[in-house]
Amino acid sequence: MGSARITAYDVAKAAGVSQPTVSRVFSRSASVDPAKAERVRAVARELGYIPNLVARSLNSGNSFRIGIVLAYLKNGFFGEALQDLSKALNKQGYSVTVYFAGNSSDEVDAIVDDLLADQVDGIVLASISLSNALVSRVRKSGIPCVLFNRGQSDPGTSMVTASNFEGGKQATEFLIKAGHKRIAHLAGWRKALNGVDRRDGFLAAMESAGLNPLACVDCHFRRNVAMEETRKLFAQNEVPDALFVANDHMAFGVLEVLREELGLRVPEDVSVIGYDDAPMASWKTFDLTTVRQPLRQMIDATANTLLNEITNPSCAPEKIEIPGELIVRGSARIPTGTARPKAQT
Amino acid sequence: MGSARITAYDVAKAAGVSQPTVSRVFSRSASVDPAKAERVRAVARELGYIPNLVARSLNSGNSFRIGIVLAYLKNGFFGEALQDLSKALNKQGYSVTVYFAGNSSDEVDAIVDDLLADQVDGIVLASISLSNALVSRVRKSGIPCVLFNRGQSDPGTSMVTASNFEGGKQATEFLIKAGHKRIAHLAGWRKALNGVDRRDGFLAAMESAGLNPLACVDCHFRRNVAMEETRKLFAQNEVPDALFVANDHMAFGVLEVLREELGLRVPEDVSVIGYDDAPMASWKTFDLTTVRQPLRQMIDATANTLLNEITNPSCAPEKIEIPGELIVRGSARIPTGTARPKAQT
DNA sequence: CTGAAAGCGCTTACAG
DNA sequence: CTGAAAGCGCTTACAG
Repeated sequence: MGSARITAYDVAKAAGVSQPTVSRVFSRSASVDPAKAERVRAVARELGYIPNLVARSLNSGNSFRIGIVLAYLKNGFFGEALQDLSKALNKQGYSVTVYFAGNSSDEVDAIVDDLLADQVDGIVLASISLSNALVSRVRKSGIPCVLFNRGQSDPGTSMVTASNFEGGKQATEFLIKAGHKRIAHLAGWRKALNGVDRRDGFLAAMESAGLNPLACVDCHFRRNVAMEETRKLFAQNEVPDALFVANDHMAFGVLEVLREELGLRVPEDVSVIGYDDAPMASWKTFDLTTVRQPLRQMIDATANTLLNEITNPSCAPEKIEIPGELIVRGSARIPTGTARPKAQT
Repeated sequence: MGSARITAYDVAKAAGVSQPTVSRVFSRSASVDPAKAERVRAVARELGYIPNLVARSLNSGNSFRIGIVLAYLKNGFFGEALQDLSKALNKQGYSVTVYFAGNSSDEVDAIVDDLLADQVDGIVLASISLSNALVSRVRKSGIPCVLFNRGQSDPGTSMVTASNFEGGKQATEFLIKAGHKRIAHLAGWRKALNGVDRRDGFLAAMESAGLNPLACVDCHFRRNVAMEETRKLFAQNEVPDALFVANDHMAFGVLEVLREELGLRVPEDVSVIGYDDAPMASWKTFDLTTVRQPLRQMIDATANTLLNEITNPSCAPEKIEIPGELIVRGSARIPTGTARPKAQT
């Protein structure tokens, strides 16, 4: 359709006003005579005029675009987060551009350059595996930024996380109360703060109860590693009677090994608790007791924090922790005296 | 922080050249004296100059941004598609902005307006549930567009799909060859062409074999509906000995009903074939025979088609169908004489 | 309330 | 190869 796009100038001519007046009508930046404004709008509608945001960006200094940096979307959690975050930001007039971070430092540098070149007004760093180099380069750029679900002890950057320490503690206490003594933890990744915090919560709960962890092994948040470690644990003399697994994705693999390979009954022979409350956790096939990540609240906090920093550049960085919630299902023994909640979906 | 961004003009002054020369160095649009170019680059690096893409967009007419419209990302397939597509387009110098389509026609209109306002150079419509109104509004805008994995008989718009008819036929023939007679199809959604095509492939294979479908019910691509329909099928007098399910997500639920609720063995009592080859299909828990969507090839075709339309606006719309592949696992009986392939992951 | 003017940071003919 | 000039489509003081 080679037809050139309609500009504010075209509308102005057709409506018998000046181009800045058209601009004022659409940017609601100043008052315009109501009748005239209505005429402008009518003409614009008829001509199919839509303000060019690129031009607006250039002189207003705001692009109304947010960059969100991710590592992968195969994990449904981040996909859902992206979707919700995007909707929340759209509602405030921002569009969301995605950037996928690789691992090499060249790629990381390239991403920061892209972010700067694209003139994004704000950045969300949403991947566990983002390097510190990226975070500090972004910080130096001066563009408002918040870390989403990513532990990173950069005091200058805002971040929103679930309270992983509390969640790990809660899950472990539940197992202890149910009478388990030989509890093992299949941990996340020692370089990812959320995994570390869950593990520390586990260790703290064990210590408070005067129990020694049967094991506590790093599984890199990877399903296959968790499955292999499970096999090893059950090849020992003293086998676990409960497993706390650092995320649901690994827990699904662990359940598979326990039931299909080792022929164990869950929770009669061994209790399993996961972390995240991924959609699949509620499937009968898994029926996984797990700590729910309060995604909605985390998204809202992320959007609000970022928008606040954009609006008010001098505000101090915020560290927001959203508490999780233990979702009790069938994969872990239920402490006596604890009312089994009605079906939680 | 507040320090104003370095512009081409700043670099020019520091390097002792004119601003357009700096522009030429970074846009490689014209030849520049090599020594001078090197000096400019050095100064730029030192000052931390990064060209402002917004300014470039405004007069070049290209934003180097692609809009991708999605309905949801909870389904891992689209998340992965988004990631791969984004990487492919990034490689060609485009950034990708995401737009989530709701259902109401107001929302659809708003998305088209956003796409236009943002001056995207191209659009990918990637959701089954996008209304025809959206497609035709996008088409009228004249912005290059390709439909990804979405049946939609708009002759004027390019589209890339898997060959769903062939896939449905292939899966059904596999069941027939294994000796099944009472085959039922749990279909996708009659308003989504990919579901319809899979169903038609099923019907065609049945007809060729002189078999009557035991059932063929619309499940809207929804897990819960598929589960409910499975219960109904097995409450009849004549129960199926094989099920072809229109996607893996539903098939996982179907397997759950068969095994956990009905106590049936798969594939001894009933064979199940899914569609998509979602990552979970290879898990031992499911071990699902399924038709693999050739995602990589579909992504490549989508990116290439779109870039081609952008570069060459007068080219005719393309309809590309990528053949699928039956991945044989343990959930369906294997026809005698068919070599069971080595473990497919 | 509203028009004429300048300018956002680039690219692109146009001369030289 | 390279500088001076115009312009992309808006917004924003500045007068009135």
